[in-house]
Amino acid sequence: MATVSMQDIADRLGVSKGTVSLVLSGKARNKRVSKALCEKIIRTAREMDYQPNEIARSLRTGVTKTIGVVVTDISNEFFGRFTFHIQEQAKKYGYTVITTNTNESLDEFDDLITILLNKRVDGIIFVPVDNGQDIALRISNNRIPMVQIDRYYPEFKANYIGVNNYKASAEATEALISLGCRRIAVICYDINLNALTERRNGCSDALKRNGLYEPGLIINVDYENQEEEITQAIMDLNNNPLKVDAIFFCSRRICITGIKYMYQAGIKIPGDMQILCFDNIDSFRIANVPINYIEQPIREMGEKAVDLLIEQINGSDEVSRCVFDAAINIVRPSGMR
Amino acid sequence: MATVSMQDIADRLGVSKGTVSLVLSGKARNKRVSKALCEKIIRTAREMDYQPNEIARSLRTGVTKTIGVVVTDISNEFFGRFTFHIQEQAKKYGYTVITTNTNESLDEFDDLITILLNKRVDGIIFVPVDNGQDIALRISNNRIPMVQIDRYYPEFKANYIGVNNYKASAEATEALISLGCRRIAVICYDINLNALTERRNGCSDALKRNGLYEPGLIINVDYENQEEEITQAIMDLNNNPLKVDAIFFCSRRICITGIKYMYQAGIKIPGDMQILCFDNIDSFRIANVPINYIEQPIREMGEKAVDLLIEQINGSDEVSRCVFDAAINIVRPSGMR
DNA sequence: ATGAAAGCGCTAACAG
DNA sequence: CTGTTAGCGCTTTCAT
Repeated sequence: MATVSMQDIADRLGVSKGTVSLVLSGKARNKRVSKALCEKIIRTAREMDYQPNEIARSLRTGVTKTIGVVVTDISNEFFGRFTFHIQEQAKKYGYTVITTNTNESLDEFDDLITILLNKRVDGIIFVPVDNGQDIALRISNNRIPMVQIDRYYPEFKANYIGVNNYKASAEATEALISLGCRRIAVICYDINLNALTERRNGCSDALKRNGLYEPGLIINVDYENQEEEITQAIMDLNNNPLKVDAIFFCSRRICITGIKYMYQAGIKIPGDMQILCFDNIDSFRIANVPINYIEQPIREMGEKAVDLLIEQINGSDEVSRCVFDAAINIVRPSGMR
Repeated sequence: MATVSMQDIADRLGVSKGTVSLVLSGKARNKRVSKALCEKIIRTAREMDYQPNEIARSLRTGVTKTIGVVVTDISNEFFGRFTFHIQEQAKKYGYTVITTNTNESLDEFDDLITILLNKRVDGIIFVPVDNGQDIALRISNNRIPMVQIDRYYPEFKANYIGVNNYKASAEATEALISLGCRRIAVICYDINLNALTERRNGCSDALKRNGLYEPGLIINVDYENQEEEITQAIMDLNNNPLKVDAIFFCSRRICITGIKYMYQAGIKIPGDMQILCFDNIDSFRIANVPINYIEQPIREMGEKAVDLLIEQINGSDEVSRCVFDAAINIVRPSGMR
């Protein structure tokens, strides 16, 4: 009942452990072990229900066939999908995935990277946490391939997969303007990483170009107590004497919280307020109010992240920053209200 | 630059590897190594940036501090949340989590269990796949602790965490009836595992008790091409000369697909049709149509699954089936139409 | 209080 | 063609 090892098979057959290893790892046929012995070994392995010990194999070869994935929060639909596609793609290459969540916490990020490195993963795909450059640096100091997703550390020369946040945000904002919106607010996390700064800036710049920019309408909230801050922000916007007529939510969670509150507060969409969300949400399809959104090609990005990582694991040392195009979906084709 | 081992530290200090191990794994203070040496070793380890090799440790101790989690599809909000809480709880115990998706496929389930066993995970939390008893049996044959979640194999004596599907479905159905619904349809996966059969039966039995049961209105769809089958089912129900006035969707994905199609088809909720969904969806809060739903205490379930598993890993051999209460949320408190 | 050595299960280089 | 052997990095028992 105790787990059977190659030695056990070797003993039973009176051959050596080395031969068993050769056969069982498929390297036998290369004009090595005789066909008869091969078959005998394979048969006995099956009979004894032999299962290779990957831990021992990893220790010996230095390869774990495992990649670490660090996202903000896997229960977030965006990262859940991203992770799903990473996993499915990794499976194709024969890799297993350890997933972890930072909750945007620098300490957790630090701990997780340590754990992954100590577990000797072959590569790491991660969502950078604000101010975590030094932590990310530890990965490369250990010569472990990595790919940043969603955001990147600008000074850090490492692979990155993301979308054209700036351009998509700017274009979507222009679209809102051409729908007739004049006072557009932005609600974003106070995180200083490109994915978010570019969204804010894309929107601000578009507003400036149209002479509609108002600094007071760009609101940044803290990740930790976003619920309250978002609610408060909308309350303030709603009480603003100069009526705001559209809100650009920089992420799905912000948007969901925002919409919930708007219902409570009796703010009509799109009658009182137009909405633009960075990210598509499954639920939008069942929310029968018009919600404009920007959609990232999550599947392609997830698959590409794995492809890139595997290339690195296999020895490539080209660093690439891969920027995908986000799709802009404006629900109302013509004037509203 | 090459990774530093305990031997390297030992060499540098002229002590033995064993002593270094003792100190670095914290077992030194037990009246063993001298305080001075202790400090010296710890300091040098830090200086040399020593990182323990968990693979080697695992090989030696037979413990990986890793648990495997097998869900249907992590991009599904329900499993995404479940997995999130499993991960956060595992983190508290110092465990890392490998997550994988079966997509309800028996072959994938088989492969995944093999991989997890070969990677020598300390325990497995999994969502059973229809007809996968023999595969699950392999886990217990290897004496690896496990916990089934969401569903269970009836003949299989193993831990399980789930909800009272039958009771919740029956009560929710009764609630629909008391709202005035008379012709209630059910759309469910054709999967023969308790989570789903109990939902169907809870609903059917409630209908029977009220003399409203009609076999033709209980529809089972295939997981693989659910989109089409669900759409078709609703189309049929809509064309049914005897007007159906409510649909019970047995899972969130079925519900989302269903609602999307209902919008397309111009079916008004709740005017034309009342809706009941097994599972709450974040999006419901932003869908401003009334959707009745049954909500599982996902967080508690995820945490409990880990607690249970860890107990088993620590030697307990009690088998428990833990059934949580789902909450029923009926949106319209009084008559409609 | 510390060192020496065995061994976890596997691979790979070398010998025969 | 097949056996032998030396580790991979760590823990742990047994000496000293």
